[in-house]
Amino acid sequence: MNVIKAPIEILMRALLARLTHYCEIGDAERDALLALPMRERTYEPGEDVIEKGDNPAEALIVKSGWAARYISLKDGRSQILNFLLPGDFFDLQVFVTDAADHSIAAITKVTALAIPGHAMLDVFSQDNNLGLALWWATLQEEAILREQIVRNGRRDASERVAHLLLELHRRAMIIGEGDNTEFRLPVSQVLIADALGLSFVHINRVLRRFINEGLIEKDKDLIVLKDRDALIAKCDFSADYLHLDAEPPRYRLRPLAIRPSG
Amino acid sequence: MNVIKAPIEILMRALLARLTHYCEIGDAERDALLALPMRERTYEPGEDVIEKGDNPAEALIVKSGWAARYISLKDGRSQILNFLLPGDFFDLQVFVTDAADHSIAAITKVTALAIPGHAMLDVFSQDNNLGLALWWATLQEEAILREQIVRNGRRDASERVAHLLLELHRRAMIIGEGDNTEFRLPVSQVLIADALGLSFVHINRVLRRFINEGLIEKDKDLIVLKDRDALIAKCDFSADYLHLDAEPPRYRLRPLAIRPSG
DNA sequence: CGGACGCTTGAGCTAATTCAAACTTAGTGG
DNA sequence: CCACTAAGTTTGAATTAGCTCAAGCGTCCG
Repeated sequence: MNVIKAPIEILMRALLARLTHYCEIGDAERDALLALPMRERTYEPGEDVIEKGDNPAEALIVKSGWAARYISLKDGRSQILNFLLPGDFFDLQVFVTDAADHSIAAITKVTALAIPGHAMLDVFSQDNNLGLALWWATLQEEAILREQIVRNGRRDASERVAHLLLELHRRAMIIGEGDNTEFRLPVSQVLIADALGLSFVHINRVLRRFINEGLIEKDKDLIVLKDRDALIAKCDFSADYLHLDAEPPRYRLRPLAIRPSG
Repeated sequence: MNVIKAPIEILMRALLARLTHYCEIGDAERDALLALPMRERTYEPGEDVIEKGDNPAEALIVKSGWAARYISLKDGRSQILNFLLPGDFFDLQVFVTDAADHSIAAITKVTALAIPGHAMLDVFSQDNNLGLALWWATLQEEAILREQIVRNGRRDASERVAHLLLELHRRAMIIGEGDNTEFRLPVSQVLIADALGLSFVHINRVLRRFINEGLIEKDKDLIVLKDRDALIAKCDFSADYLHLDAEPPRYRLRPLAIRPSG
């Protein structure tokens, strides 16, 4: 079918960069990853990529655009768990869990690379380094979820907004979108409210106050952090939980080669 | 040097039961697990098992007692991320992350089995089935964190209390503590408040109202769910996210035996 | 041009908070 | 065995952060 070639390299670089961050990736691992069958998928703004209950057969990696993991309650209330930016994995857990326990929606137009689950799992389970790297990526995602719990549980509205802006700014910078003081936030105030467990009216008031106080500037989806230090002080932000620093992995596995039988 | 023998079997049964839940565990896997060096550790109520910033060299598995993962803010506010019950893993992520980004405290007296990180990682990385099982356990934990985000973000106080009671009741039952209508909840109202992002005064009022309405009864740490259906209806509880049903894993890996070299 | 969507602001309301005090229980030591 | 303390629970009163409702905007797009 239309298995693509050219864009793979581009995205693969991001994937490799991310995995290399966690573990040693040698030529063998690289080749195995590059040999994975992939196809590109696109989603329109608002479209559900994964719906709760789905049983997708593919893992997805965001190539461009923003998406959101979310859970809806029966009465229409909904909570965003996490935003997904380019380079983030979409549902690795589909391999081991039978049905998705949450949904994922495209916020902007999203392009993603889809890798068949069995192929991906084969590669990762046959190579311990890749398996470990994948496990690490999962744990890192968990750390972001933990921080979301604290943010929404024990911080007031302006602390929450400041903290989220700083997180997203940092994550945008890492993937080369935005610079030291500004980034594009293609997320409506309704969605920010759903992420922070507040009403969109209140999000608006907080943002307006930040603007009036000279902390930020806003033009369309461009956010300028005019006084980043003040924002950081306001919510005691620390980027530690994003685990972005290139630290050597704690344990290195010996390379796979010959394994004793039995 | 006081490597223990007798209690291992007891706890190992819980560990095996949990892992078997996710993947096929054969004799080889079982033997590898049983051969792990372990020692028992105990912690007093209120004692920190892991402090943020620690760099522990051991993985821990709760044998008895309750503990809590939590994060504290500078000004003293603190948020409980998740409760840990017997059979739960303590910090698997220590293997791949350098410093713990959150703390764990014993709520009751806790006994745990400690397994050196390198030994555990060796076993799990040498056996793909165990590795997959461990990964699955991690993903399951993530699902509980996600539900915690929704609970605290988009539910009101009584929904939160009802939902948490139902979750903990279910988790207690799974490990053989408590029955269909009652369980022991050795957790003060202050801690419930820290888990649900509310004030302890308000937790008290909600619980009192539940008692007055005949939904629950309380005697010391014994909670009786007198009208479980009403509680479930109140918060639209579904235990799906706990992923407790013994479903077959989505993908089975071929057993490890001889592996081609190079 | 009209309609959909998102942003903004005001007014009134309420769920949950803070502060304060009393009370209950378990544990400790004389 | 009782006094004393510490920790947890309970309740009331006053306060407030954030909500809902409602209306008016601007902007984009077919």
